[in-house]
Amino acid sequence: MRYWLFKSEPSTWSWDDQVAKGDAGEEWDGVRNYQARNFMREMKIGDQGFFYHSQSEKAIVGTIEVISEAHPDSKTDDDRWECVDIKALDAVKTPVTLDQIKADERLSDMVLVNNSRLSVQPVTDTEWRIICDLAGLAG
DNA sequence: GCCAACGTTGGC
DNA sequence: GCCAACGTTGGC
Repeated sequence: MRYWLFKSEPSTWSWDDQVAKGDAGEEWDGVRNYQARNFMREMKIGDQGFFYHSQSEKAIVGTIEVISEAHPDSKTDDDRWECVDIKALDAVKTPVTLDQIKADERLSDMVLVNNSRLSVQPVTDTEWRIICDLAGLAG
């Protein structure tokens, strides 16, 4: 199983919106970036990821699970764009902020730090465990 | 609200 | 296939 990070502006699609979808989940539409799309193509059902709020909050606020592999994005006719479906797993006990991540030497190689604009990113097993620990999750 | 960084587009 | 122009993202 692999780990990922999904970034969203809370004003557009927030963790609460995701939670409200329950186990049915929702497609992660709107990605218009090849790198991000390619990562989604690599995802398998059961993979997990962090849900990150950009803009004002800048923190990891929950975890999600991939429940459908990449399929065409229903929000566009452009067949280049695909997305996976995800459902909310757990809310963090303590949000892990971008500041915290930047300040932690163990996380200095995270894509979030080095390529902040990429909206779907891979997370290593080690990074996953460290952040789950910081967030108060079992991981 | 600004601006830097980055990705995409389109003309050549 | 290159590169300038443009649009978007996201941190500050």
